[in-house]
Amino acid sequence: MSMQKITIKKIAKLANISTATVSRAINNPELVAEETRHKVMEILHKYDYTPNHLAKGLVSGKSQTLSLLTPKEGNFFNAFYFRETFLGITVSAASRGYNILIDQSLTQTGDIIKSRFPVDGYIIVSPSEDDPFVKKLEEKKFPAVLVNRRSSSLSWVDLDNQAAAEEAVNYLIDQGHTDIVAVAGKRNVKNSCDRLQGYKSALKVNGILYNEKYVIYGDFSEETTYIELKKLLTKNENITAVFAFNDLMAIGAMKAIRESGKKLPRDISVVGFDDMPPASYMSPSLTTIRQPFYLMGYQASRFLIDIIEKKDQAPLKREFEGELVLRGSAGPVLKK
Amino acid sequence: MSMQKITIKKIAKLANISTATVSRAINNPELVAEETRHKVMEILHKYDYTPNHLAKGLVSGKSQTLSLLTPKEGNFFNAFYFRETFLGITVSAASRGYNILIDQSLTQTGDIIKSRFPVDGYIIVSPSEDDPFVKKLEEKKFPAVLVNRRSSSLSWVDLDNQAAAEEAVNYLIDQGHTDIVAVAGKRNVKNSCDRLQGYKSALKVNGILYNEKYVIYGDFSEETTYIELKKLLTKNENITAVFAFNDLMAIGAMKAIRESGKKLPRDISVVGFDDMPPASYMSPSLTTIRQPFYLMGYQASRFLIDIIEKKDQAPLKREFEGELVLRGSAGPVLKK
DNA sequence: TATAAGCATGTAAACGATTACATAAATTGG
DNA sequence: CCAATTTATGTAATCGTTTACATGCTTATA
Repeated sequence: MSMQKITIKKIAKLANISTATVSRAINNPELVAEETRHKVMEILHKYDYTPNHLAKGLVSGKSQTLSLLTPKEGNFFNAFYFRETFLGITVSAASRGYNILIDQSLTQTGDIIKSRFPVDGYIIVSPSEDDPFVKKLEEKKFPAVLVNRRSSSLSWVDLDNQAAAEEAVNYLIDQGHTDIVAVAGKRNVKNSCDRLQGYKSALKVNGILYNEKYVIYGDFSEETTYIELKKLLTKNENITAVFAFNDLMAIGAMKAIRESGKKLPRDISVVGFDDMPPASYMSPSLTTIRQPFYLMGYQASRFLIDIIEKKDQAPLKREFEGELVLRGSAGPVLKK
Repeated sequence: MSMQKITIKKIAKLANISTATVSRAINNPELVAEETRHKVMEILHKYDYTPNHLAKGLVSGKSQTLSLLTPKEGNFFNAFYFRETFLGITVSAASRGYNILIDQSLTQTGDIIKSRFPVDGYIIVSPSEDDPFVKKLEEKKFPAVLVNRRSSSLSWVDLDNQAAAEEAVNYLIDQGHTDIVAVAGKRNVKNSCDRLQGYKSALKVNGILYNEKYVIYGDFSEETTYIELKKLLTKNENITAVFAFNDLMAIGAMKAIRESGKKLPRDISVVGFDDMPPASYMSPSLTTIRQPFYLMGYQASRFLIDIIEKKDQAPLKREFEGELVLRGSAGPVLKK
């Protein structure tokens, strides 16, 4: 029935020694006589013994487990980038002997937690700016790493959004574009603000005047972008490029452009952000900024484990660079 | 420092009662006097007490945790459907108060496990036919549910692959197609065999002769499909439809068709399998079989928890139906 | 009024490991 | 050869809970 019947006590009885010696044979072999150790190991193997992590954790105060917290509203779980980030986190944790615990009851609502594993640390993906649980962790200085958000007192990994946006816009300018629409997200979202900052500074560096009318505040959705951009295009014939702050909005933009009777990318270029899986399969394929999701997840685990094992002092911080992936949706502006 | 300092013992001391009474106040309130219970609850709340799951698990023998095992070779983690399956599993588990543990060290290699949480059950996604760990679970009758594989002694959830394939091929036949290529996966893979069976039976029911030459054994990859189908198309001018056993191979097929100078779907129709995210964004968008990944994950958790809590006896089995999603890559055959 | 039943609480063992401390045997050194 | 040190092992407490059993008190029953 149970797979977890063989305890250290039984092993001890079988070997005619104390549990302490068995424990030592396993964890501190150098403290045990060659002969005894051999006998123990043999029995251990024969009975397929596996230590009980619960008991171990109880006495050591460490559970070798990291909690992965994700926003409830599906931003993360529903996001295409979930897989990559998640993979990075788990692979990195596994290589250091840590388990990942998914605790859906504990999300950014900050509810009082009913029952919880005493995990060694938290990885929190895309928490909101005022997440109460993050605040709690900041106060208590409990081991934690934020992904996709920053904090002065907690560790984090995040993209350099401004630089990435700057790169995208620079590319468009290099291709001869000057009338570039920015499709931003919601006004108060940090990521979006940073990317807008990058957009602005690229324009400035290249001596192009910032035009407020060329900024659409979408809600990160395909639909809103489609509606808003379509309006904008009818009013402004000069527009030759669109930089959307995520790929979904880029898709909405492409739809609007097509329905306005323009050709992609001949008349209007589009650059997205994220490089989600469909990006390379669309037609034209989408030029976009790729985020190193896997690496960010991997690094997050590493940071957290380093902190837990005191190999490093919190807070650890790391900014990743986005990479502009050139595909078919953006090209040079046509001379008139 | 630690967020887990307040123990039941301290609460007991503060309330001037025994730990037993505190425990009862929490878990069996009806056994405790109104007044005492109130006092305890107050202190509990004031000190933000959260029970230690490790200790609880140790004494109860249950950890309220399910282990999610996934093939090491990235079949699962790298698969686009990971997100949905995973989401279903975790949401369902959370609603019943269970945690999900990701233990990357324990995969289908069947290695001896060094240290492991005594989880209450296992959800194993896409294990190979001869996975030794699955075999072990089958012998020990330990609570477990397989996803995307079947077993006579363990519970499972899986797609009715044959029926789904039959539906796809029936659709093509209804559109007038008779010369339909099947792009199968590797020969020994169960899923692939079942789908091929569905392909054959649809032909048979509709009185179309099965032609061995119309079956390509790919390796589930885009590239191989592209190469093999291109060869086949040059030899057989009659082919008007292709049914690929996954979307990736469908993409390879589309490429081959285009390069053979044919138009999609006018000259040749393509139907895929899986409905991966890019499917709806391609052009033409891909007609394909959608698998209810979310539901399958959800059901897997439910089964497992029912078994653990003895609400049901193993093995529980459930076959899900695929859904044919009509899009732009397949249409009626043109009359000559 | 004695006895049984019911209620509220306490005592202490148990879950499966680790580890400080104690002890006994073996080895070393002067 | 005896004291000091080292080595191997055992004893028992501990981690934070739960729970069987015991205890004492109140209330109902005959």
